[in-house]
Amino acid sequence: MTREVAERHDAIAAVAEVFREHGYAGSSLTAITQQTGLGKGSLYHFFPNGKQEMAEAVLEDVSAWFEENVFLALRDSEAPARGIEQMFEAVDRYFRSGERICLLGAFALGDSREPFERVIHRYFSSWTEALAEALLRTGFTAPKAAEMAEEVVVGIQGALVLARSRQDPQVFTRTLQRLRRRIPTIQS
Amino acid sequence: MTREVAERHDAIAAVAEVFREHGYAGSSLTAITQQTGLGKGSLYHFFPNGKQEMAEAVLEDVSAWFEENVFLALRDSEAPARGIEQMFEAVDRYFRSGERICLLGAFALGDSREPFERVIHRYFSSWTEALAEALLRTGFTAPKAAEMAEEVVVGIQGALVLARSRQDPQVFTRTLQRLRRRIPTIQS
DNA sequence: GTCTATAGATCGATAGAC
DNA sequence: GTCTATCGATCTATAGAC
Repeated sequence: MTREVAERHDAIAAVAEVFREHGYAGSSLTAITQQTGLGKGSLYHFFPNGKQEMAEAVLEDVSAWFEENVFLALRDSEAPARGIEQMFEAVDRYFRSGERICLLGAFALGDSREPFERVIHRYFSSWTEALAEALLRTGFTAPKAAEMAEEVVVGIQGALVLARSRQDPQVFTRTLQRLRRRIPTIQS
Repeated sequence: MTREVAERHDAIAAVAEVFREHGYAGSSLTAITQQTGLGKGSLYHFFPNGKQEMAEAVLEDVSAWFEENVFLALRDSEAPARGIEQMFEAVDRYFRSGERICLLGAFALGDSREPFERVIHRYFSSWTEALAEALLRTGFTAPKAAEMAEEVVVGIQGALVLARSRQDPQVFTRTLQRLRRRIPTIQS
């Protein structure tokens, strides 16, 4: 059983790369078998509902990573400023300083947003809300905290769009720096 | 001839809606024939290179709209502040206050960015550069103008991602307001 | 669990009548 | 210019051997 879970999880990471490159509709099972090294039989063993279940698993996996590595630190009520700093570091690492896109953002703009609406909505809500509460704890007023949290998440997503569009990852690192500077308690 | 161009252009607008809803790979010719009301014969008459040419025409059409209704006003060296104000108004109108996505942003994140790389790159470069020069003319220093221009375009694109993700168009209008306030000469 | 073979539908694109 | 008919390829998904 441990082995089964481990291999399914390995498959998820490989499938994610295909979706990242070709989108949902553009990812054929042929491409997925090649990237994962698994035959269709194995894929349907792990994901009985086929392509849609693969995408669900991938989006859940990304969400879980952010839950563990980003939102959790933001919810740490003891050290809100440190949590925010950890968020910026984790985000920069995850998106490879602008060379990687956000699958949940891409799915939100792209084909077939509907089947994954719930996961997408939860991801962005969790992020914005956890950040707003952390900002509140650093001394922001409630409305300012909400506004700044939205500004940060908007900025990160927009920077990923522009970095990809202009093929210039530095748009992303510049944006992260600018957002950091706008939060007084963490500008170190 | 006038009639031919006019009808091709009508087709472009209808095709754009299909791409907006299903992305590139997800837009089947069947869906396009239904939305346009044209048979495949007519579509291939207008777009001999098929689906790819349809997408090129759509992206060029969007670019042309921004060129005329946004970038042109920004380049008016006589009234930079008024040009920037016009940009915000046109952008709010075009994206229907957050209910519509940016096709060029969606194509940048999604499948098949590669064939359209040039158009996408030009769109975002033109926008950022025209805005930076307008900001320069309102009194910003060169580096501050470039930074603010990037912040505005990043903010608009990110707000469109979040508005769609959270199914809350107000994220977009709030972001536009926030960006406006950050440009001293136009906060009216 | 993993494979091959293949079903059945749909894909983009073309041909040719009108 | 617009239509219908259809091609060949490719698609997702399933069946069944091992």
